[in-house]
Amino acid sequence: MRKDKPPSTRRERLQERSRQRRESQKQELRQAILDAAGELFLAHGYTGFSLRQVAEHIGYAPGTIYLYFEDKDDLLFHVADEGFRRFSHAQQQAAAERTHDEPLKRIRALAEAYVDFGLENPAYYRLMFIERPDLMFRSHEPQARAWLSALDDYQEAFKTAAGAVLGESSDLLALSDLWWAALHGIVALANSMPFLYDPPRVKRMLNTALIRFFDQPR
Amino acid sequence: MRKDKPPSTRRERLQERSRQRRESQKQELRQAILDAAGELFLAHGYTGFSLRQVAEHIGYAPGTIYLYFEDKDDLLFHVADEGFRRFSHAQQQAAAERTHDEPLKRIRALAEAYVDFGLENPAYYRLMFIERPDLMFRSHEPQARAWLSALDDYQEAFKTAAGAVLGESSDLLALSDLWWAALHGIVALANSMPFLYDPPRVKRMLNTALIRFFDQPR
Amino acid sequence: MRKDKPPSTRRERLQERSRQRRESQKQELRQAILDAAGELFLAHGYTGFSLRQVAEHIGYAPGTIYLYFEDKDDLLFHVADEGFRRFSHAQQQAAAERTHDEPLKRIRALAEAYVDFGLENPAYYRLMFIERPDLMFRSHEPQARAWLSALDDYQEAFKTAAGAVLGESSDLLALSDLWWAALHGIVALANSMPFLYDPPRVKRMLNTALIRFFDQPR
Amino acid sequence: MRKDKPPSTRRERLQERSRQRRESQKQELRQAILDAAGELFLAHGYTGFSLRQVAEHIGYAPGTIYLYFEDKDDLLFHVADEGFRRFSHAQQQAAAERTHDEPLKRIRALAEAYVDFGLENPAYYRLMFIERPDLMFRSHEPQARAWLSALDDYQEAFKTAAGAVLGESSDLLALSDLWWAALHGIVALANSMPFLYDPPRVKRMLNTALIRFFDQPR
DNA sequence: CATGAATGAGCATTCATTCAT
DNA sequence: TATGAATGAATGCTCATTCAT
Repeated sequence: MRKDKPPSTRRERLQERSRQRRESQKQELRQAILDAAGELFLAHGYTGFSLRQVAEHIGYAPGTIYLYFEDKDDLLFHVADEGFRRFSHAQQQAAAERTHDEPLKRIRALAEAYVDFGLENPAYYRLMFIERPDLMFRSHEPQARAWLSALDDYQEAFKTAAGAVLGESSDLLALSDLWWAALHGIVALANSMPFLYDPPRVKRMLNTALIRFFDQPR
Repeated sequence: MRKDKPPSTRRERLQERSRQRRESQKQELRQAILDAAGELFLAHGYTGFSLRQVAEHIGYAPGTIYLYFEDKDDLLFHVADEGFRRFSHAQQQAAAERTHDEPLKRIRALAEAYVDFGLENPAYYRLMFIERPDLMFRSHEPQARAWLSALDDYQEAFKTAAGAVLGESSDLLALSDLWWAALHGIVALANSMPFLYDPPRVKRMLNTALIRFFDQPR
Repeated sequence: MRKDKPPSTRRERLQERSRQRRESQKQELRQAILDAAGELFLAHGYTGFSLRQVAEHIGYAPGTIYLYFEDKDDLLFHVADEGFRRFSHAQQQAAAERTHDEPLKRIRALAEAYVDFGLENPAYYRLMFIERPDLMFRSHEPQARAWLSALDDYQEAFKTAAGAVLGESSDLLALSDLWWAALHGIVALANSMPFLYDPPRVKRMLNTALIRFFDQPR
Repeated sequence: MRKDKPPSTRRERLQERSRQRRESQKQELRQAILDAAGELFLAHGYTGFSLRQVAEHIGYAPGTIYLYFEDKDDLLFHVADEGFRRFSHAQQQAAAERTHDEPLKRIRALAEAYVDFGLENPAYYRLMFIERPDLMFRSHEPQARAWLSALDDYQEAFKTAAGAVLGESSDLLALSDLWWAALHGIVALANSMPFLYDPPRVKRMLNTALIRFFDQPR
């Protein structure tokens, strides 16, 4: 029966403000846990990632984490969700960037955003697409399916572009699968062997891919 | 290559024989450990792989493993070495298959062998190229560099093929990098999301890649 | 029984009324906690019974319980008290049922009520008479002694019945002790091994006991 | 292929002796764990009984217990088994005591042994027959069924004694059930409220029970 | 060479309890 | 009065590793 009316008495206002402060503090800690988790995940990998360490990292007792997340898997789950959101956001951003819907430019924008995301968020990328792809399917966030729907996106783009630059008779599904695999391969190499594949080299790979697949030098 | 002078007295000869026998027994057990480790690694993955289980699997005490390997990481290290050997062998097999050195056929053979290896040895592939690529560099086995040298191979092949099918002015390093990334991407997808990418789909991706990269009249 | 002078001014009267309201609310919540505790104790037994669950069950914060009870043991203590009240009530009900004071009928009524209580309130029975009989003595509730006084009751009944059905020279204390032990044994068996001693079997045991002890077939 | 022949060389003899010593040490520790477990079970009850405490009690690390028992339940399981063995032994001892098979004397001996066992092994009794009667059924030890088969024993005894001292038409199953319940009740009371039911009082109860059930001319 | 008993540190998780607000 | 965030200790359990024998 909590009233939705804005609080009016002084006391109520104070309480409300206090509640909000606490709420925001709570959100902050929650975020701190998520951040620490992501960080540690990147540093020690899936195996060497423990709730204790997360707790210690943020200076709280181990039990505290259970006030914000159900269990270890739930935490990982939400780390992934955050990643899904960021990934989805980055892709949408890229798609929106070019108002015209020239398919090739759209594809280039998406691809660049994809690779950039991978380079800038190695822990997320690794968790979401390498280590625990199952989370993609277990998540309730619609954005978790961004990766899968991106594949559809590409397929569509390929279809549109088919007549123009691609061979007419191509197996479009296989082609977008391959395109996808190439993108994933580029990022995965950069993720697993960053010492070997530095950003410039990665960028050049992407560029070559765009040329090779769409005859589209920058 | 330590080479003590050959033993001469009867006693010395006996000792030597016993030493050899023990040596070979020692090697046998060492191999048994490696085999069991590989098997368990395959079965339970990087996370669920414990020395105790390895020991139990071969019917020896946990401590025994430390007589053959420094620690868990060292064992993993040598498991990877076995993987490197197998990988290297598979690639060489493929290269040797076609006596003629028609570059495109050679490339196709190598690529198919690569993907097949990835599909057939998911645990090794994951350990060597996804989870612990550092082992590739720490290993003393020359085969550990097979992956890296394969890249050179491709580069060579691309160079040879350049005039014929590829654009003359192409950035060949970037192109073979990309080719490499595509292969890795294909296998990595299959490895991380086998439920999504079943063998036929994977094979079709590879085929499309071969067409896209080599068989297409420009 | 603290009794401050009755309030007289309007303000005091208002305060008093508010105090009473709060008092009754307080009692309500207290009772709610007790109820929830009893319920959970019944459901999960002595082991699986936690303050957090009680709190969650009534929709309050865990800390709140500490406003009404000193600690977990204190809560359990008062849960037991509720059990004592129910037990005492059941026994009194049974005693009152027959207005005539024919001792044998009285004994039968009491015994049946006893066993019924045990069957219907296994968690209470277990807490009060098996797991934590110490609470019986620590309680300030007079009813907590119902179990003990029931023993006296029986002793009295035996004494009265002595001449009639029991051997004259019997050791009456030992006899009522035994009778008591038989009753407890019947209920304890039913409590610990309900899969073995189902209600009909239990009832038959009780009946046989009545016959054996008082020559009183139903 | 271990040879069953007795060892002959000096070295083998030494090894054998060492093995035996270690074996017996192992058994000792195992027994020490069992003992400590029983002790702690008695002291802190089913709830407050932890592997850590057992470990600390015997001065070993917690993990050590897992070298001797699979898990907590397995330990409890074997504690119970030890109890079953002792209980069964005590009963058999009692049965054997009187060579003549005069049924009443036999019953008295069994009953006395039963109560004595309960008084002398309160922790075992509580674990086996009050707290975890399920272990009785899960155990592989045949003795675990001693309790159940004792019931059969009594039934048999009652049947034999029927003509002599019991009413001809009695419901024998119910009667032995009741007898059983009385015994259990006596011990359970002593177990739960030792401060109330001291050994002499308990003995008197048993005695009265024997008289009431068997020695009374009808 | 091999054992295998034992360790100690680590893990995820739960809980009774406290206390500033 | 009630909150609810946080604690710290405890629990069962697993593991890599050591070492006397």
